Amino acid sequence: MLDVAEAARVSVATVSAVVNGTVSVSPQLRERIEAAIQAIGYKRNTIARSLKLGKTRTIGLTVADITNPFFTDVVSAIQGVLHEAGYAVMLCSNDEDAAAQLEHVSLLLDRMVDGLIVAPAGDEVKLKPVLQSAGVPIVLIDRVCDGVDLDAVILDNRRAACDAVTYLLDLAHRRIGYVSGPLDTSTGRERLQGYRDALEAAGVPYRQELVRFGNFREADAYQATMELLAFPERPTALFAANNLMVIGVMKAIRDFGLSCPDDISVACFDDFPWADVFQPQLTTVAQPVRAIGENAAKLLLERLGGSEAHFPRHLSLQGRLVIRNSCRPCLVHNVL
Amino acid sequence: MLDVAEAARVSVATVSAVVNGTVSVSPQLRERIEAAIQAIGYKRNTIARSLKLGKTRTIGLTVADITNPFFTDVVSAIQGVLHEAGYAVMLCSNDEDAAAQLEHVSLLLDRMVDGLIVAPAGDEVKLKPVLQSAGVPIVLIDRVCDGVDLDAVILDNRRAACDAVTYLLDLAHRRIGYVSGPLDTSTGRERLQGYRDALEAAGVPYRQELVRFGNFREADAYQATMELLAFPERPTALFAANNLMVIGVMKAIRDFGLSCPDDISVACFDDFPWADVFQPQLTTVAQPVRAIGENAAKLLLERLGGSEAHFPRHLSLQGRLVIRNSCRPCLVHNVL
DNA sequence: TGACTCGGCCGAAACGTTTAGAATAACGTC
DNA sequence: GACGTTATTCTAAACGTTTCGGCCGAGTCA
Repeated sequence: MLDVAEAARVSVATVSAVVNGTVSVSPQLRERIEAAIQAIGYKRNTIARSLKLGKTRTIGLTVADITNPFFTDVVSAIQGVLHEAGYAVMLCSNDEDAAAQLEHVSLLLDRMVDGLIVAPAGDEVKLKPVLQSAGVPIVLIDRVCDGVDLDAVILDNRRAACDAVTYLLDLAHRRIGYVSGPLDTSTGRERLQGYRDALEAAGVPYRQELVRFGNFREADAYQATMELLAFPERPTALFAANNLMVIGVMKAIRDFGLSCPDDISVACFDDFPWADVFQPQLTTVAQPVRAIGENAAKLLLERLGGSEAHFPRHLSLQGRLVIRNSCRPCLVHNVL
Repeated sequence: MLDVAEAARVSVATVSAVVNGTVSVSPQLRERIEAAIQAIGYKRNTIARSLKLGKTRTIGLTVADITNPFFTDVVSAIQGVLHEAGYAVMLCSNDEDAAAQLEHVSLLLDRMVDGLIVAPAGDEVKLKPVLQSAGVPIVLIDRVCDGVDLDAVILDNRRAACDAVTYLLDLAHRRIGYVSGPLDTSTGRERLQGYRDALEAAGVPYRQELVRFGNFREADAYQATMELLAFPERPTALFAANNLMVIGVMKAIRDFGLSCPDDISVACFDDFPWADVFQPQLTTVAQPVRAIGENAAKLLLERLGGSEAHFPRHLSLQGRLVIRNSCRPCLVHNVL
């Protein structure tokens, strides 16, 4: 910018004025300066600008698993609206690892991001103080963090899980295994609660041995399912807490020599683009992924826009049960 | 930092010295300063630091489609090694849209990233000058950009596609439709060339009407497949240029009232975690996704480390044909 | 003609670091 | 006791912007 000022024989203040269009500059000077900018190939230094302004026009985004199509779609939606608004996005993916996540949040905060969107991965107690003292607007997605009052957009997990399990119950299943996510995430807790709600509403007793926990990833789910299938009276239906886990479930079913839906029914959280062309076509709870991302980004932009006043807002969106052919009516007579 | 200096009754230079450990400071001063840092809760301002140092310890990453599991895995691997090395990652996903990509690269460069990893999406002519004048180390992944000599890590696409098509030919297929990617990407060109290589090696003439182009996404592939299936003598096998396209292919097959592999065989580029539990189990060309990402990140780190000297390096990794059950021997007698 | 206003432009002080070079103190050596 | 050496600390100048206040000259009005 100094070079430009020199070349155009004006002060840097004037150059800054034309670059930012802040104050009016006479046409001939503006022209001369613009010519100089072209000639020199000047690009303004965003770092210096950020230092002076105290804003980076960058927002940090941390998700639990970038490899998970759910997060992937959410990230994509977030990026769309944030880029539109002139913000860059710094992305971090911890592998459902709370310690890594903590580091990432610090890293992002260090980088002076203007705002943060985070999908908390487990271990809320450590995350809480960091988020609360962040000093920038934050919006939570997918999962909330107990006791920290921040903007959040989430799914109505309890209701959605309840719907799916109710569907299974309507098909006369009574021994419904549940491959659950971890209870240190709100999604894990809420979905389990939905499962229990459905059972209760149908008058079916909750049996602890029918639910197994894992960390929302394939390997854990495989293990969990193997255990579930090994019961003398094995479940006639299985419900998986997310998209990654259902793959583990299906692998376990196969390795156990069973077949879905002939021998066992399966439903899960999260939809797949390929779900209705491959067999069995999974019955799933579809989440409004793009809406989640877009709403989160918009909430953040509002905060960034200065509407500091209002209370934390929680947006709770509804899932949609997509019925395909991975569940069959239960034929065996269940003794509970 | 000024506050800390004041509180500890030293100069900012000394504070800087203990924060960075650059020069030795007497134990008692160090202690006093560290205490002051704790007391004040001082965090050094990365922006100011970057401005002074001319380094941001941030690297830019742009991929064609964050929604595509292939890129997702690559991104995950890249992040792993880059975070390990203390770098943050700024991610942009253009939706296979060359114009958006151009904007993203500028945005990243504006943000003064120390390096760039890019998976070029189409329209190389416009991208080329931008990359060449970037002034920071760049490594290309997945796709290269003709005529710009940068580090790159890619798959041996030609060979991999050839292997897959050869497999189809070995099953006696002669009318093999190809749902190709766009020819303004190196992957599009190379994979098509591999298809042609295989045909030629088998003495099967290349027939233009058997290949249809799309932009590596589902919708295009659906359309393309519909056209292919409408031929009076329809293909007995289909090869799809990537993971997203194969979904479109399968949907078209279903909507056309056909079934795979009974009526038509299908193979594709890119493997899926779920490929061997859902029917038909797709025969695919698996890419070493993590290796691609890790190598790209390492190449970049080397450059960042200052080894300015050497020539651009091209790493070409091998794909692996994973044979499952989506392809059957061709029974119909083909007249070509 | 003089006072006042106002649009355009500039000078210079920030923003929070890093770092070269100067200053100081402590200490050993001759 | 003067002097060189070394270890420690400080002063001050950058890095490239933005922006506040001031200055200048031209137009307006009495």
